[in-house]
Amino acid sequence: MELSLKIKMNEKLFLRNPEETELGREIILHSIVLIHKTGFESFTFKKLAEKIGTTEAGIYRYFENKHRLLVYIVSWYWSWLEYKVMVHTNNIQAPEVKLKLIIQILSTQVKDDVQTKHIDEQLLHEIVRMEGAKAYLTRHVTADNKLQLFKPYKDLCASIAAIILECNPMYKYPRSLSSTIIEMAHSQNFFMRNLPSLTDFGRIKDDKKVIGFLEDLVFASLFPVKRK
Amino acid sequence: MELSLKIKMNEKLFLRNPEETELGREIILHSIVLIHKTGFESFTFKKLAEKIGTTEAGIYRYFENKHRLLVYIVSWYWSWLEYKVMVHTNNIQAPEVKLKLIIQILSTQVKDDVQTKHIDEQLLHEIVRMEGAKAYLTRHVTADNKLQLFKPYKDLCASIAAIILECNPMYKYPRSLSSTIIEMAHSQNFFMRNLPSLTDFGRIKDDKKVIGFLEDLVFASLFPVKRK
DNA sequence: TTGTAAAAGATAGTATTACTATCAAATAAA
DNA sequence: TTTATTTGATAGTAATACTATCTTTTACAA
Repeated sequence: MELSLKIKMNEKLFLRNPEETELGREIILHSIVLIHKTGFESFTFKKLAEKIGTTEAGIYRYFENKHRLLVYIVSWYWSWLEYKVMVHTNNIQAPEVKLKLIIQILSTQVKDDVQTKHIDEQLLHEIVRMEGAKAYLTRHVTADNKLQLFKPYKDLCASIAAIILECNPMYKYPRSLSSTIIEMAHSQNFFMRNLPSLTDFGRIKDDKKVIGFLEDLVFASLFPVKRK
Repeated sequence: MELSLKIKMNEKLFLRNPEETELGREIILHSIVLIHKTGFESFTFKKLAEKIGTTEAGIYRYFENKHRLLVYIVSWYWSWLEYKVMVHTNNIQAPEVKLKLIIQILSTQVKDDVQTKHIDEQLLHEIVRMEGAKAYLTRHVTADNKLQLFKPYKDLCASIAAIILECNPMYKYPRSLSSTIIEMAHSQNFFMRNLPSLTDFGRIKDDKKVIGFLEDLVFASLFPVKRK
């Protein structure tokens, strides 16, 4: 049985749905490769067009500009992550176990997922680590937010917050803790690799270190009593 | 008695020291105003030049490009913050009190500091909240880091980490907790104002909310025993 | 006072970026 | 087979991110 995963994206993110045409899928596939290789700043529609053998104008038919394309792929990532979290925590009862699993999923280098042919999740995960924040760190956050462009991120945040509340219904900051986990899973990892003195993980570059830190942080906050 | 604060900046940050000339100080002053007003993306040397009545070429004599200028002003901010933290925690013995004060300083809207004439710290604080991460979120982090461009940030992180260890010498992640405090003081505040559903603070826009969250997070981690 | 160096001003020019517009060819759907 | 949709090809524009050069002003020292 061959399964394929299709995530419904907010229509405001694109001018023409890239999922629906061959060229569209090429744009997604290669924009991920290119942004991963050279970084978002030096990524241009011209370079992308050359890479996939089309023209700049061709890409502008799908995306208004490169920032929207970034928001698109980052949003796709958050939706995919929420799906992944859902699948992995599905049959688990204990919210603490769920939360640990989530921290693991957020922090760990992903393997490319066979369910989606034209998206390399591993590259995408690395892109989100470095460029993810640029999706919302703009002067037009509020406008973009009104268009619901950040819904996947907010949904993921909300679903983790719900599990946090299951762990401790009295905890006062479920959503802030949730966004802290998400942000830190990425930026502590980025620091570990690029500015290691901002962490306690040296240059070991082991995802498990970040997981250890986050588990300590989260469970100390949720259960402020002496643990074994 | 009139005091004036002068922070010695890393020489790699500029081509010509902006502190030393009138034009240089104008560049710093107005780049802060402009970036604050329109955001880093749409900030250009041309606009800046027009604003201060000089030419593009004039600004390029001081800074290699606009990213270096951003790193300059952000670094200045971190140095200034470390100085501020130092002054405010100077005569305090209890490390817990110090830490609370630091969280407060990091999270609170600053008032423009009279000690520096040509820098508006309040605007700068707001810039760092939105644009600060862009200083290091680039493909050339490693190269920039080798030039020590991020030293002020790392120094601040280290000095907070030292106080964390004073609170609990057994705590395993002083530096990661320190960078988490710094990052979250800024991004929870950004979220509160722009993407409020990522926080538990509604649209109240009160710095104290962020402080409450961070204190809870930090002290739960440092003292994993039942508190009053 | 004059000579000299450093800084700033004025102007020009280039390659690239971020688009928009137009028209023809190919393809798909009715 | 007609018609609409999608792509390809080409052109063009305003703005960006620089670099270069030459002149004037200012500063400071002999």
